[in-house]
Amino acid sequence: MWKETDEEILQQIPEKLLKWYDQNARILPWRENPQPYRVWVSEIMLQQTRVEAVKPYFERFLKALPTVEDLAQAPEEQLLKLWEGLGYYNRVRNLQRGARAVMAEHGGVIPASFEALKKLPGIGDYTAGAIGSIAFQIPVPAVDGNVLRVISRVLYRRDNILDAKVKRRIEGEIKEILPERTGDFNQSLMELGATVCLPNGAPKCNECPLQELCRAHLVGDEESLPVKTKAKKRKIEQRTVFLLVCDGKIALRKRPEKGLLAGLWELPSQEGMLGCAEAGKLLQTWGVRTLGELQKQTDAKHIFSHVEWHMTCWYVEAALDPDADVKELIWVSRKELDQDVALPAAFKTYRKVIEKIL
DNA sequence: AATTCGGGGAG
DNA sequence: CTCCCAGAATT
Repeated sequence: MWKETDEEILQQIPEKLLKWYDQNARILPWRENPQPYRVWVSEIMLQQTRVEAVKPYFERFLKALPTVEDLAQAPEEQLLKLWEGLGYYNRVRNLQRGARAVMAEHGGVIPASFEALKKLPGIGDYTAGAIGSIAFQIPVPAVDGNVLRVISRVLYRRDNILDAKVKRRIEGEIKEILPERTGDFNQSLMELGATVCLPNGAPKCNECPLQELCRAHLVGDEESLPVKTKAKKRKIEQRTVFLLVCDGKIALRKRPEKGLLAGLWELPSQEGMLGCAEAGKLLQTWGVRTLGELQKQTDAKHIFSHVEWHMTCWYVEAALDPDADVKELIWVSRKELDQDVALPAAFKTYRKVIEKIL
């Protein structure tokens, strides 16, 4: 079938790739000074998140919380504010749980062991491999989506890369070819995937250091790889949201501690598309009297992985009913909104309106 | 093994 | 629109 075996191809990768990496590695903030804490924070931020999106968050986060101890002691509100807009908010909660574990169980020193790293909350196979190899030069693989794509193409594997068995097999194969510079090698595989061996049928094979090794390129079938099972269809939910303004403050509500956008703040809302009359009735149950007319604001759509919100929005100047004891809503000023409250990107459409009002 | 966690950029 | 991204935790 093939001229060379899988092993023969794999063994040629490290030398070629490291040579390429030395010339083509991007300059990234967390690469300049790869201390364990910096690598840890960067790897958590980079989970399912692009490099360009992470850059500004990384700088700000390290400035605010320069050490593991600072992170362990930070209030959750500060963590969420630093993570605001980055998504997957449990990452930062787990990061702090990990920091607290490091303080309590490792004397404040991040452990230089793959197994110990993997026991920390939020650190799985990939992240333990990345921190271990990059920060501690431990010879362990770090197989992410980039690596799975690169290896699938080079070896022309048509396996479903979402299958855990497929990932374990590739991890084993990478382990066998790890060179001395393990951290650089792991990064070079990811770097190739991120900058050359691009997904969605857009690989730049003419720039690729593995071109002459790559079976998929030899066959001319790079674009059909990697194979992945199809994602599930999204549900669509209609919601009515409210811009309630009272004395220069806007109403917010804290989301439940579990589930989507857990523990973040949001504009108060209600399932369904409420008309003017229904909306007014709902506001009464929140202890809010309306001073003027309810006005329609721009509708918005927000897409999550498994659900899609179609939001229609009412704006009204409100007055608080002094007799009503409603704890659901809090009223925040512009300053508090900017400094203290983490509002998910789902509401960024309304952000401009809010800024104009307050 | 399947689902659920965000958000943005590219085709 | 669809797909993907330096994945992990939960069910």
